[in-house]
Amino acid sequence: MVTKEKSLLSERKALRSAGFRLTSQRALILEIIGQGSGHLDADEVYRLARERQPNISLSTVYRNLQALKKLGLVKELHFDESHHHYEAKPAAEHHHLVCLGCGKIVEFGCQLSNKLRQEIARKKGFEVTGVEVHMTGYCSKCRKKKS
Amino acid sequence: MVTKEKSLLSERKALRSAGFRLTSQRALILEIIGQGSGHLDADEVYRLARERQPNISLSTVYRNLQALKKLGLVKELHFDESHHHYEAKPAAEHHHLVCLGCGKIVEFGCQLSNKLRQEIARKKGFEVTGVEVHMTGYCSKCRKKKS
DNA sequence: ATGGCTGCAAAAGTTTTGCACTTCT
DNA sequence: AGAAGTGCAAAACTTTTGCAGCCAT
Repeated sequence: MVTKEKSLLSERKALRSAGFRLTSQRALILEIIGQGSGHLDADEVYRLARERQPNISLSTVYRNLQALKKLGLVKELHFDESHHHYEAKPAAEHHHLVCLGCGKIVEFGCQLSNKLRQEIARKKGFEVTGVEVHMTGYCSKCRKKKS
Repeated sequence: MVTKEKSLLSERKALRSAGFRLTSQRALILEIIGQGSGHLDADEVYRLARERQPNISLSTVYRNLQALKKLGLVKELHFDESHHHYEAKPAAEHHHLVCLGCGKIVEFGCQLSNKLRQEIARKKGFEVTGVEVHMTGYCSKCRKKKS
């Protein structure tokens, strides 16, 4: 089975050096997460994957999301829902603002989060491995609708 | 059925003025969340509730957690797990730092989060209703174990 | 060749829902 | 009385796992 040879070179290297194999399914999932609109949940990844590889299984999607998460290539997000969302690990750290009206998700950078991370690490004696800032609210359109 | 008359006056008022009834089950759940060690998940609330009211149902726990959340008396937390946790809405806003080794949860205050909230609200045109900062890492004990 | 990976099916865990009955106001 | 809430059981949904065969290295 021939896999798209896109520019996933660095990801492939990361996979291999960690003893992971590069299967067509894994490459596909990585590509979907990478260029997807971001913030996909497992089922959305599954549906998109099936468009190109119709007999891929949902288990495989879950297993690979876990693997890629462990590898640090994918980030798992915990929004105000009963399932998880996933995005490609971004170059620049950013956080999320979710509109409770229309579900729109806006990303924002945050120079404060690193400062905060160091402060808390020192105060609490932790080695901090991750910071997630999650805001909820109403976007300008939804604010108008409400009033 | 007589309900414990503890000092839940303000909560009761909030309930009533929103058209909610104060049932013994609801009072019990509110009390458990209020004085519990914090960060309980639905099942833990259920188990604690059954110690005092053995035939309360899990559905009732879920329905009340949703109701109390809607009312703003209870906050739902989304840790790195496949289920939710709940805590009483605290007087002072605080956030959470979770140890990936032993699961310990440390709370921390954060004067920056209000500043950040205003900044993002202005930049993005949102009305921001909530901010959740969630850090993960390893506590001092678990750091020693690792090395 | 061999150990990781896959698909399938089944299980496990969490949360929601329909319904008849009860209880708060 | 009437509307909201409850318990029970079943359903819905998300995620994990066992296993036999497959495939990247």
